[in-house]
Amino acid sequence: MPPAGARKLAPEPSLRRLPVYLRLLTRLDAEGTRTVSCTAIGRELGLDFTQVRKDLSCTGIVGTPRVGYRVDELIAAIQRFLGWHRRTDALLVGAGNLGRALLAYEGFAQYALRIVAAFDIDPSLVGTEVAGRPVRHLDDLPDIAESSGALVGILTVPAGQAQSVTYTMVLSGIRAVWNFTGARLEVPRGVLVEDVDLGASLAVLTNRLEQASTC
Amino acid sequence: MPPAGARKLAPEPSLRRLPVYLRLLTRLDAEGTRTVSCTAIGRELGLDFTQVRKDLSCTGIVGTPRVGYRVDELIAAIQRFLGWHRRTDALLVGAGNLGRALLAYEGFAQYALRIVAAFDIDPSLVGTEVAGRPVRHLDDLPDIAESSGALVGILTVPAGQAQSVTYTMVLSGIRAVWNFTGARLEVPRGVLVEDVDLGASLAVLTNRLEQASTC
DNA sequence: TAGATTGTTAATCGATTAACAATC
DNA sequence: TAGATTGTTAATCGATTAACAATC
Repeated sequence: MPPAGARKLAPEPSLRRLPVYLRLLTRLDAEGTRTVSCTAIGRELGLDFTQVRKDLSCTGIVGTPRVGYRVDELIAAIQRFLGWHRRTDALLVGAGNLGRALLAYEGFAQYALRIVAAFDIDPSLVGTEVAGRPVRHLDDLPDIAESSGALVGILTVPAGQAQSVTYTMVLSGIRAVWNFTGARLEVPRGVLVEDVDLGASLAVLTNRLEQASTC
Repeated sequence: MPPAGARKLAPEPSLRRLPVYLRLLTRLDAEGTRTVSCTAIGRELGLDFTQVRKDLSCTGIVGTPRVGYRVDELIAAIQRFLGWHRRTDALLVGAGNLGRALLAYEGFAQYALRIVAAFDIDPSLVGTEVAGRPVRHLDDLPDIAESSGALVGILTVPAGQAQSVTYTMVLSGIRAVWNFTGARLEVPRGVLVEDVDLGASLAVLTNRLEQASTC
């Protein structure tokens, strides 16, 4: 038996669904709904209700038979479990098109993610501001990483520079890399990498489209 | 037994890895490497070689025992299988920060994806150009969808408008929606949806970070 | 030839789905 | 109370990994 209070290790697919629940719950909360059942959530989102229950149980939430879960408690439990109950500070490297779009994106607030500064090596970008955040030279990253205590690095550089920038980040105390470059990153044990690979996503779309049109 | 020439239905995880192989193969090709084995690919990418072989076999590629695969054939087979051997035209709706970043992103060329026009309802955006592509009013979408024959719709509007814009797209002949909004979309049977959910990705990152720091 | 590699079939592993007792 | 729902345990399903014969 695991010790009392032991955190459950959530499967990645469950983790990825939690923000979907959170969005629905926030809407329900705004509409004044006080309690909700897995059945109702599943119906709304097109998911199996028993999968919803298993996903939610990861967060440690306890419900009431015949009633369901309190919406406010559920929101708090998911946010707590995802670490979205307190602010996460991030540094962004690569102030090109995608990097600037992420800097300007207001939606990160709902994930309690704050990009404190951006970095680049392009002289025409260094010294500018994007959405109120300074673009500094990459050489300043170690100092600002230390002074800000940021643990997350957002990587939006060209794929060819991804690995070398990752080394710089890790040496500066970054513990988790959110990788938008499509490159495979090597990191020391204990450092996390999460890939957002547009090519992988598009591959699913265009393959299925191809299959559909040639069958 | 399936009929000769029958396409294999590729599992989604395999499809998502194919672009990773393609990137490596393109580099090898540029370096002058003529043949490659699953063992070598797996070593390079940190993947099980038997998984690599299974993934590649989806594309219909045939290798030579003791030698491996021809790099140029493999590249062609993957591109063909993903539908990246010929251009895919797309319309983008939502010319905000993310939409404009995708319009300006040159990397889509490697996926043979071309965004032919963008759409918005903001009068200050309509009539402008982003990276050489016009931003038109959403009302013009049906006409341009028909004249361009575009089958892919890229959705970068606020989540609240996602469903209604999706209806417009589908009614205009769009067969596949690349959804960056985080909303769950309802579509008729036969229409494809592929989600890029930044919240889901970030959830994995911040949960693991939280677990690591409190254990 | 010997041995590395392909192609395929079987075993394992993990996530999803189903079953069911407990409970308000 | 009756019945809907939770929480948990078992069964199913699909993807990954392992095993092995065929082959150049």
